Amino acid sequence: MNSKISEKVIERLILYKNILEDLENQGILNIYSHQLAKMADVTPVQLRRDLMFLSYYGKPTSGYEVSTLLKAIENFIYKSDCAKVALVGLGHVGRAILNYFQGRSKLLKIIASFDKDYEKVNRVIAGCRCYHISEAPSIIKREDIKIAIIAVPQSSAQEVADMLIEAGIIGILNYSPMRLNVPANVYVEYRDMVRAVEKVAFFACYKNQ
Amino acid sequence: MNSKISEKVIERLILYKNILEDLENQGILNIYSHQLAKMADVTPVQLRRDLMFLSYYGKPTSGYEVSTLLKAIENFIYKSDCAKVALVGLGHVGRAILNYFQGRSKLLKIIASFDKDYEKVNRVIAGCRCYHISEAPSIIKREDIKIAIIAVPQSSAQEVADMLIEAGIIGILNYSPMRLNVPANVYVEYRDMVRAVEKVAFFACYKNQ
DNA sequence: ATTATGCTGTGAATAAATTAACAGTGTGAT
DNA sequence: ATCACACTGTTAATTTATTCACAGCATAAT
Repeated sequence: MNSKISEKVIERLILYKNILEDLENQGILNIYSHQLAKMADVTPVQLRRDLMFLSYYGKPTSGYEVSTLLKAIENFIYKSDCAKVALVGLGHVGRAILNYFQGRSKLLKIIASFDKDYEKVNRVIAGCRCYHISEAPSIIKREDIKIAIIAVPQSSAQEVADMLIEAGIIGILNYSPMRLNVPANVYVEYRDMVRAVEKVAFFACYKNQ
Repeated sequence: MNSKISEKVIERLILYKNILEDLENQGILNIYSHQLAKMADVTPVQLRRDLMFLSYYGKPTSGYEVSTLLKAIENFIYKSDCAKVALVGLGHVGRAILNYFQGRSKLLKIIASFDKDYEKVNRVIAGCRCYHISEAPSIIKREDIKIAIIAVPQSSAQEVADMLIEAGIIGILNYSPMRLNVPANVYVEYRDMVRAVEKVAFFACYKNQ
């Protein structure tokens, strides 16, 4: 299977991976598509279709083996080039991300965090050393970091993005509401919290007439 | 236009609204579809098609009037039933959300926040009063709040969700990685930060071969 | 006044995503 | 050994989303 892969499929594969990690921790060895599908809020057919992107096959009798399916997804998703992550901005969003990453990301690692506030610089916060933002280009180049999280105010987001891209970043997760102007090879994902709540408010009401 | 509306269309309309707010603040009165489309990273045709859901019409010569298009989108998206929002969990995620909401949400308001930590209870944090989590049901009922943001650890997310739904919540934005078990009428949106980074890492590398 | 221009709005065509339908398979019961 | 069963993997059909192509319009130029 080597057709173009869609964002939705990858999002779901990552979700399955998450669920499988939990199952593995619970000591569950095998699972059927309809069980896993239910946990992921998708149909069993969709799950099986998604798994077609992997070179992994379940058994008609025992379903999927949790550990090997997990490995198959990790193997498919994981790109060693992009395992190192930089975080810019150690306000509440930045710290929240560091906390969530602690212990939960087997595939990715936040190598360094950056802030402009000298109170934070040179301290280790949530297991990650904070450097001054001015050091970002050299550290990103030296460590060959390709992925960055932007958790700075809207007013400095574009400036930060320009600097990161110049240093070699090709993937950005942007928590500021700012739309970024980036070259074609850079992938950007937006996670504006206010927009997210507005979406929920709309659909919650829409669903209930 | 009254066919079923998709999540993607609503997400984009909310984004257009955001951009139009910025444009209005900059004193820009009119804009063409290709200009607005570029700012939103969509094609002009898609933008115009999205606007077909509104009862709003631009002019062939001057394009769209920023202020009236903005009002049209607000009017379409806004549901007065769902204007009040509750926030559960005042860790870093919770505070980040409160800060982002400050001054930026014309349509929605975070009425109350809840935490189990008595250090935070009865204080006003980022313009929002914090109550003890045990007070949530009564306050949500009294204020008739329908939308909630869950920003608590994975271990208590389901328990909190159950309580919120029991109190009348029909829309949940869940920042914990936990999949929630909810009745069919409740709309849930998941925003797991670790999964988001994994997605970016995959596509950034995928895009660059 | 007529023509040319550059937009908008939308039916029709295309592409993408999901769902339905079913063939293939290993196991356990008979 | 054969059959029934409950599952997987995949082709085909359907639905949904996006893009194309163009009619209609208001202004500006001639």
